[in-house]
Amino acid sequence: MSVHTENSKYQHQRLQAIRSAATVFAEKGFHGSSTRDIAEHMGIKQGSLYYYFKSKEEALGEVCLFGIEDYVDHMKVIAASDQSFESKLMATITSHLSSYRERNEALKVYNDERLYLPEEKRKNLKLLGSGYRQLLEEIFEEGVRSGVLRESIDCHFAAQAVIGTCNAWGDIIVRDPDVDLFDIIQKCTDLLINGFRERRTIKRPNGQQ
Amino acid sequence: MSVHTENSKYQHQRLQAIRSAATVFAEKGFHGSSTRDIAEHMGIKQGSLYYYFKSKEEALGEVCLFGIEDYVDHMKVIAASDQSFESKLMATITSHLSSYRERNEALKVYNDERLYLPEEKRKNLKLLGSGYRQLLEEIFEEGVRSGVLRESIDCHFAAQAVIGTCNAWGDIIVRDPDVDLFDIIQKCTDLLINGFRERRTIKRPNGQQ
DNA sequence: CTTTTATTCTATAGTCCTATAGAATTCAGC
DNA sequence: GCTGAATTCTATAGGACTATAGAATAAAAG
Repeated sequence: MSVHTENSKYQHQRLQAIRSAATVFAEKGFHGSSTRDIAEHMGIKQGSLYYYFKSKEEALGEVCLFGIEDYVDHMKVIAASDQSFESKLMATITSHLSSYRERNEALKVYNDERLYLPEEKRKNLKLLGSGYRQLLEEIFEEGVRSGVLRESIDCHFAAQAVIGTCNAWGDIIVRDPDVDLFDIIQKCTDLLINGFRERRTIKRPNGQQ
Repeated sequence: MSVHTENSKYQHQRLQAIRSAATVFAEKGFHGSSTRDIAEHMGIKQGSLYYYFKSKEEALGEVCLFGIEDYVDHMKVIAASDQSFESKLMATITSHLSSYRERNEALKVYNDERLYLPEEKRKNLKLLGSGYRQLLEEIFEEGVRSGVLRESIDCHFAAQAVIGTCNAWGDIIVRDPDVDLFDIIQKCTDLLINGFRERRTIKRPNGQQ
């Protein structure tokens, strides 16, 4: 029985294993990937993987967790800040889409494969995920209260729509590394706030509100 | 070698097999489903499936095709009609989301599992899919020309956004049969056209344009 | 250098899966 | 009811995959 202190080789290698699993799962799906694939990607033999994971399923759990923990944390910071609604929305979208660029495969795996986890683990992840949605929903509610958003909007729908839109673009971003992230962020924010319709804007010399 | 005329039992059973495959694939993914699962769902034995499919992969191909052919056709009708931009957009969203309700699993399978098809078949499906996007893009271009939409919008982005949003909701719709479809359709259309922002609308007594 | 501990490897048991071959059964037309 | 065709079944070859056990190597400690 090892001790596995903070910065042991074990911890480092385990992280490598998680990243390899993320890459392989993202490409072939959980059931489509073999433990041999993962080990090969990491440069060790199939059997050796089990030094780091009790099972293939545990690997999936770790990948999913790795995929969202940071971006949920980031959302907490955004929600707690005192920026305007617009800034918060943009920050959310930026954070969400950037996650796809950086942690890349893991977040995609969380979205697409978490349903293959056993009830228990899925529930824990769901808590994180719906915490995220909850915070976003509150940002919208605040936006309505402050008068920036229409009274009539359904904040639950709105939060879901933002998340859905980001995930849809995330898929595209993960597949195509040449997409201009900043451009997508701008356009998504603009779409969600302003929609596509042409209209005369009322110029208010003194930006009231 | 059988002849398999139009309405033979063979055709009927083959369709059942496709539907069963769709259901099972949608739930467990392509690699997560066994041919035994599919056969069981259909009420026959595992080996008998191969009377209707050359391989499991062929089954996936048929499911994917089944999943989109109708809704691509429907898009052609919408694009060719002479309704207003708003109506066309709403019709598109309605058609897209309704597909998820009706053909249910097959469209989801197309979205999530088609990448496991061999190059060749995937290319054919891609043609259909990007035909869909193309038509939608043209609807947006027309909307810009007619002045309903802002000059500044990127029609490629817009079409992608609509499809992405619909697919995101599609996932929710497939999982939860209690969602109010009509409500989602309304809200999606409203979001895409108007965005979330509050604003003074300029009432024009004579609806110019 | 020797002993202990950590990491990786080899080999394999046991399970499940796809696809096929050929037997059994059902069906349609006469 | 008989006959050939269509449909389904049983049985299985052959391959792949997960997880484990125990050997081999590398690293650390003394």
